[in-house]
Amino acid sequence: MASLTSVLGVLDPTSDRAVFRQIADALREAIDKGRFREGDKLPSETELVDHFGVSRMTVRNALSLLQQEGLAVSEHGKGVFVRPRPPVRRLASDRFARRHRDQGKAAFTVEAEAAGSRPEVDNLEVKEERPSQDISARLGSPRKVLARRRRYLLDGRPVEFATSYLPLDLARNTPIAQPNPGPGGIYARLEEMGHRLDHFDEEIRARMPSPAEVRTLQLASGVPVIHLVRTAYDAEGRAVEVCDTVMAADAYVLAYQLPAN
Amino acid sequence: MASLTSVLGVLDPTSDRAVFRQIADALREAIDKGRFREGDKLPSETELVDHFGVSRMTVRNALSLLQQEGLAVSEHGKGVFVRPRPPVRRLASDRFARRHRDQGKAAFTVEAEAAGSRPEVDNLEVKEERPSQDISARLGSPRKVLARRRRYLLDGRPVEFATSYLPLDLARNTPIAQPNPGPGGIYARLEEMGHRLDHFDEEIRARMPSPAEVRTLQLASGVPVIHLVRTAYDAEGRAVEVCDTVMAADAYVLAYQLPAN
DNA sequence: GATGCATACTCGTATAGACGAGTGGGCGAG
DNA sequence: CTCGCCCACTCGTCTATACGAGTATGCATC
Repeated sequence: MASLTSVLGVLDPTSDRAVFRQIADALREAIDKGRFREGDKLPSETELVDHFGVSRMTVRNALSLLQQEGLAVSEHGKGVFVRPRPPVRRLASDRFARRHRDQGKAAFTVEAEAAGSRPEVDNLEVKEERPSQDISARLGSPRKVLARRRRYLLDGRPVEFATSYLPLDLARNTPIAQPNPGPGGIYARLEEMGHRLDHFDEEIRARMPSPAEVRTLQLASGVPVIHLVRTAYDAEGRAVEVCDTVMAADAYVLAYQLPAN
Repeated sequence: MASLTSVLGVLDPTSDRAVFRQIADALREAIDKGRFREGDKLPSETELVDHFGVSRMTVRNALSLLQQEGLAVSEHGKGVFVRPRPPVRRLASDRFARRHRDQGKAAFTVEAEAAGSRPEVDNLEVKEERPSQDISARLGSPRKVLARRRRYLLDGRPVEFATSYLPLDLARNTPIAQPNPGPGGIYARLEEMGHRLDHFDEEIRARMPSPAEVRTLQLASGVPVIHLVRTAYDAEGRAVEVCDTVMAADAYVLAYQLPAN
């Protein structure tokens, strides 16, 4: 094993850059250069204290910076590790196209299995409720809505949490109100019920997760979420569904194809 | 002014939740309930130390949590403030449609002025260079590319940093290689040169910014970036441009419209 | 060999103190 | 009145120490 000095260098006492930033810089550079690779354990706090001749809080400050940047994750009792880049799931913009509506299985399941992953869906909850102001406005101000909540996991890891909202007058006493709406999902049911889908609007934001989202998606620190709100419109121009999705940003890349005309 | 106790409550000494998390919870709840509004100054570290009867590091730990969540920003010498939500810019998926190609001004400028903001573009750099592996692959492995870099600001605040790459054989000695490519931008020039644009592919990721990106976009801590890579294809199916854009996530919402068929 | 404990290592939490540096207000000198 | 300095308050950085809690390993015991 190379000495820490050859990997991390030393502090520049003449620099006006804060010591903990210099330490973070050294570690970041070492990671960038591949001296530490994904999943590798970084030197322990004690080792860094000894190497740089600073106090432990200073080292922790530096490591905390790297975690905020999403470069490292700490594991209690084990150490601090270079954050592994999980395989990303690519969401194509045509994933809800009619031609892709698979018989029998949900789009998520089909896609995941094709990619060699083990998909799961849990936290299934279907209930009637009063819509939030935002959801209400998007759906044309229904008094009540049907909410379908679920969480998606890949190989045991939560990656996405979604809620679909439908006007209650449209969804009550239909297969859509069942825990399992049947092959092709709720979009297939909507079309069977005469609501031929015309187009979807999607709005995409990125932000840091709330504490509740950190729990639900088991997010490491330094991982943002992608917040996607999709509204489905039928051929009459009525908004028939709003799907509010929060995704672990390190698990997804969204892909859209746009015409140039 | 209401007492701090009525706004923040007190610690629960029987709880096994870490003290700094309880303090963060109290502040977060007060912010959520509107007791502190956007831009408001939170109690100073000293006030929180006195109120909760803990050490300063514990309070700083709590405040640091809120900053990581993007809820607060600290200003040296002034205090810690509830992070103001800047107005978001909505990017519609048809913003590059041919019909929107404005004569004379860049899309960014037109749109910003319509929204009542003062747009600026700086850091203009146009140079020839060897493409990165990723860019090269997307453009069909050209030996060299023309790179056009610029930064966009709204009302003096940097919001976006973008680089366009074009195969050099296509762009050399054309208006595209000029600092100002003329009305309608490089897409108009490409079409004039016989590359009728057919469609765009866009890939969207969200992640925490690198230190360099924090500087360029003057990002507060707790603000992720949206990384958008757009590839433009002409009617022959050739990739004629790749635009790599890094946006301050708190300044943007991306909107796409998708057909359902 | 399997079990279980002791131990040494890891990071997590918290205290107490010190000094530095940016901000803004007040006050006195000119 | 204006300028400039001082001071009080803010957060930023750093040290030193202590104990708690999770993890892994090895060794003694059964």
